[in-house]
Amino acid sequence: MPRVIGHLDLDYFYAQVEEIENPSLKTIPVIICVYSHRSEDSGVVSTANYNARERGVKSGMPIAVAKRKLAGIEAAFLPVRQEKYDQVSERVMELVKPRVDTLEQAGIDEAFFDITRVSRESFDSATVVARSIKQVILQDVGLSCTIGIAPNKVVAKLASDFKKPDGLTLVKPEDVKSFSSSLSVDKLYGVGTKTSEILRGKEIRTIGELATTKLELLEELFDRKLAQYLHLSSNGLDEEPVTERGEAAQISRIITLKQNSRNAQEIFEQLAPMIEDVLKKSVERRVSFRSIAIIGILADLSTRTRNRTLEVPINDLHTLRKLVYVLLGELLDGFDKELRRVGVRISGFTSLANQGSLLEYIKP
DNA sequence: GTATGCTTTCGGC
DNA sequence: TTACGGCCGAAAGCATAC
Repeated sequence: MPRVIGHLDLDYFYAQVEEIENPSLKTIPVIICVYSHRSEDSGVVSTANYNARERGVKSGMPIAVAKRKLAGIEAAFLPVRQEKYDQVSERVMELVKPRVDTLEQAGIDEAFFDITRVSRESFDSATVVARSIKQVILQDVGLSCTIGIAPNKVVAKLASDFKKPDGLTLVKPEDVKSFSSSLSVDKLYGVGTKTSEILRGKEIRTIGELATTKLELLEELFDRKLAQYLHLSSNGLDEEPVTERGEAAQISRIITLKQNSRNAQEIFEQLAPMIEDVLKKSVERRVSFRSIAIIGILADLSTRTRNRTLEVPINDLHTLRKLVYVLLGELLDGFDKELRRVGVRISGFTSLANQGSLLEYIKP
């Protein structure tokens, strides 16, 4: 069955939200920063507006590097305001929902949507739908966005990446091959630095080159599942359905320590408010949880975790604190380097809202 | 052998 | 020349149950 699938991307989202609130920012580089509070300017760039990008500022770049690139230029380095962006994102998604068959939020600033029915399988009417989505987001929230329309999710994402910001790209079924073949393999969803490096080793640089690579060769390079995926998606084939996502399956908080340490007391002091944070979020969601994990990032930036899954869900601070402390001890036992960052994560949620009597637990 | 559940790591945004 | 966050979901790897 042919489908009409879209991918929506909110342009330079965090920075654009700040521009809307303070329009004088529109003429200068805007850099949204995650400060780690270790030292002046420690941390990374979360998002930058296009003015900053044109000057070489990129997501994930250390803030100090961005400052160097913008030396002598008037620019706004702003701290992330996550709650604000969460609210704006929610407003946008609520605007889009009634205009599509199915909406799958795939991050704070992007979503896939299926408009097969609402567009009656026609790419011409899909254009109308996409324009109306762009228009309503601009009108009601003030945000520009980019949309890609294609026969499936993988190509829709390639399409939205093709022209931005404020783009609208349609790739009809008959154009999928010609559209994607010249694009770099790392544009393909699921292909990051690791996969693309392995491919480059075999002189496979474009999606077209990947498309004509024998499946047998891919299976020598990757495990079966990834090989199959690369083979199909590079040929423009993808059957992944657009499915609504419920609430997050895990809640976590992570921070950078004031200084590297492997002193449990010192680390736990900084962990304590985060334990309260995740618990607070679980209370707001009216859930208890069975799994508790501690996350550590070592001085060499490698990651270690320790997890505990309980028989019975909990939702009290005392038990959570104790478990995290135990897990912290176990984590530190696993290596002898210092910790740089530390976090806590809960998952395995059970709703408390419409929970019946306790008898449910002991029924056969 | 297959299904299922838990722990850990990986990688996208 | 280096510099370096805070989330999330997916999947790998492993153990156990059937």
